[in-house]
Order: sequence, then C-alpha cells, then structure tokens
Amino acid sequence: MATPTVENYLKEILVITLEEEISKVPMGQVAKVLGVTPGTATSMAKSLERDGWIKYFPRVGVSLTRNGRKLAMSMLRRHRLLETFLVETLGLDWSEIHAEAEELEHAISEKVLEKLDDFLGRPRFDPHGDPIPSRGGVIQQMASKPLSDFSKDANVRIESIVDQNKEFLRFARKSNLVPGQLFKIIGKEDCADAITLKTSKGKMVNLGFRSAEKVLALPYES
Amino acid sequence: MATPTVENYLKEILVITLEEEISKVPMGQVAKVLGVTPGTATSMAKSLERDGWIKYFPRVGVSLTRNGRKLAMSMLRRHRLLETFLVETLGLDWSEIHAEAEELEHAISEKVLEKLDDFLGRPRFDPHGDPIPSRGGVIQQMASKPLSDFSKDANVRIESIVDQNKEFLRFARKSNLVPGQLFKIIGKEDCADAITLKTSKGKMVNLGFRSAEKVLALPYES
DNA sequence: ATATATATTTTGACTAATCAAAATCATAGG
DNA sequence: CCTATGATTTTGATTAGTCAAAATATATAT
Repeated sequence: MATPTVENYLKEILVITLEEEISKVPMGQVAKVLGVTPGTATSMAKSLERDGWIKYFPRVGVSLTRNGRKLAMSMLRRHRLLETFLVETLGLDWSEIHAEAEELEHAISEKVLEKLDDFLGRPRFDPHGDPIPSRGGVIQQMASKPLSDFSKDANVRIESIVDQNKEFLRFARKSNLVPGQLFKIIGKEDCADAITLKTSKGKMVNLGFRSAEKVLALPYES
Repeated sequence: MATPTVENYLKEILVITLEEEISKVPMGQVAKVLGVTPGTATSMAKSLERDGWIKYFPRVGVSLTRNGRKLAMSMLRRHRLLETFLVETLGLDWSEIHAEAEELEHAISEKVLEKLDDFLGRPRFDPHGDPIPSRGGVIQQMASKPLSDFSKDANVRIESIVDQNKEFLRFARKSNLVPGQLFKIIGKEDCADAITLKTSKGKMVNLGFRSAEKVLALPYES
C-alpha cells in the first residue's frame, strides 16, 4: 500500500506532466510543489523508483510508470470529487476546498468514493472546471479552443500556447498567459481585431486576434 | 499538531476509560486495542507523556490529561459524526462504517466537521446508538435504565452491571451480558417474572426480574 | 571557451513508529 | 515466604521521511 506521502508525490508529478505537457519532470519542480528540499525529492525519487511507481533519470527528472500513473489518476479523481462535494453539498468556500481535499483524498476508500460519486450525480467537472478522471483513470479531455473563439464574458482557463516563438512566450509569461491561469473575457471587438482579458485580481491583458488564435483555452464554470 | 497515531492512542484510551469506568488503562490493553506489541505501547506512552497528552504510571497504566481528553473527545466526535454521515447520506452498510470512519476522522478539519454536522441536522446519536460528543467535548449521557424497564421488542445496549456479586458477574460474562453488547428483548412475561433476550447472532438469555433490575441498558435504534 | 550561476545529488543526522526478544517486576498459589 | 506465571519494560534494530550543507554537474553568457 502506498503511503499518503507517496500518493502526494505521484499526484503532483502527474499534475505537472498534464499541465506542462512534458514527459520528465525535473526534480527541482517536484521539490517545489511538494514543499520539500531538493535533496529530499531526489532521495524520494529513488524510493519511488525502487517501488515501481516512477522512472528516475538522474539529473533530468522523473516520469510515471503505468502503475504510478494509475494511482496518480485515482488521487486526482479523489481530489476533484471531494472538492465538488465540499462546495456543492457542504457549501465550503471556494478558497478553502483545496487544502481540505488534500487531506481527505488519502483517507477515503474506493467504496466510499463511488457512493459519493453517485450521491453527487457523477459530475464530470470539479468546481474549478477541471475534468474529473473516471474510475478507469481516463480524463475526459474537453477540446480546448483558441481564445479568439470565445465570446465576451466567458470564463476561461489557459491550456497551452501554440506559438513557440521566444518573444511571444516571454510576453505570454509576463502577462500571466500561462497554462492553468484563469481569465474572464471582458472585451471583444471584432472590428478592432482585439480581445481583452482580466484575471481575478484585476490584471488586464490585450491581445490581437492573430495572437489570440495561438492561445488555447477551456471554458470553466466560475 | 498530533499525528494520526497519537490521535488513535488517545481515542482508544478514552474509549476504554469510558467503557470500563477505570482511571488508569493498563498497557497490555492499550497494546491490544491498537494492534501493536506491548513494548511499542510502552515507548509510545513515554512520548505521549512527554508531549503532555497522558500521565504514565509505570507498571500500572495510563490516564489522559485534560488536553489529552479534549483531543480524544474531539476524535470520538469526528468518528461518530462520520459514521452517521456514511450511513445516513451515503447509504453505506452498517458493518463497513467503522473502518471507513477510522481513516477519515484523522483527515477531516474542524471546519468541515461543523458543516457536516449542520448538513446532518446536528444528530446526537450515531447509527449504533452511541452519543456524539458536543463541540466542547461533553458527552450527553442518556440515562440508562434497568433491563426490566424495557418493553417487548426493544433493542438495547448493555451499559453496566450493578450487582457486583462474583457469581452473578460470571454468569453475566458467560451470557454475553457485558457492557456494549446488543440485545433484542424478545419476550417479557410479567406474570412469569421473566424476560428473554436475544443477540443478533441468535444467542438467547433468560433473566428473572430480580436479576434484570441489576443490569442497566440503553435503547438504541436498530 | 571559461567563469559564473543554477540545478541536482550526496552525506550525515534526526524523529516517529514500529518489532523481536531478552530482562525485569508483581502477584497469586502453594 | 518463595516460586512460577503473566504483564511490563528494556534493548537494539529497522523503515519512512525529512533537513542542512557540502559536493558535483550542467547551462549560460559573455
């Protein structure tokens, strides 16, 4: 049986893999998301490899094995179903649910989870708009669309940047146009060929249609 | 912060204290309920004392400090509220809920617990009929009544044996008339001065009224 | 290419929790 | 009062997970 620590490592490695579309996650990033020192992440990587959860490539990074991915997906499913429960059923505040689900996900059994899934009506997206993996560990990916395809007032989550041009990437990073970032489309002027986005913190970004086509995003329920 | 292990030790010590009405729980018993070797229980007792959760009397046993009792009560509250949730809301089977709650109780926060309590309508007894401690750690003891006061078909849980006569206690033990044991009253013949009880496993016990007055029990919802 | 900055790994140490087995204590009978 | 039995404690060892700080490898920028 995997300890909660193991479950956390695997889940975070999966999340990074999905978000950044990379196959080997560097140790520094692992250490950062788990809040441990780099040395700890390295030694943990070795144990995880010994136990068949990951493949460890020294000085490069780690990737999940089939087993590791399966467990990680199951953790993601737990996490997102629990977040849904905490918001929908118990009325917890949006800002608190992540930390709570983080604890509960290690304690809830497969059996209780399925009952909970039934109770919630088998939702397919969590309160943040992220897809909830199925029992089998399949994530029903919503097709992401270019920003230019959304209409005014839509809430979107950046999924990826198609244009790999360095200049543009630097600009994108600076503007918070990074995978995972949430925006609301507050302006769309077809005749002016421009689109205006705003983060929840009020930061604005202006994009021409040419650029907006290169940024893929998903809708989410705010 | 207390680890799950610490929480378990304290909770089990509290449960034994309540059930057996003793003030110092011997180490052997602690080891048994926690499923560890006696040596482990002893060394744990020392750490728990060092951290102010219990008082440890070598070769005698342990008792909870004020702090320890507070935390233990809070664990009992968590456990019983969770069992209620698992049965009432998710429809889990009566036989499965203990183990499930055992895991979840360490992961659920005070905040989520209170929301859950609201959601459930602030129940005062769990599905086994055991009282749920209040936030403050007070257990609302139901007044227990002698067996002779119950009527036919009542479901009861034995609470204590008043008569401390050795003979009678031996008989009681043999008949499963021990605190915690569940019975259904399947016969009550006032004119014959007799009462008949049955366990869920079908074991029967006959008692005269004289004896039935010496056995205190609580009703519970089957 | 060479120095500097950054990322990663190693080393040595620590805590919590556990076990097995040897040692010790306590007590109930004879 | 002494001994055998059972309960408790000690001892020595193990595993998971962690940190700090030193060592090493890699990448970047002139």
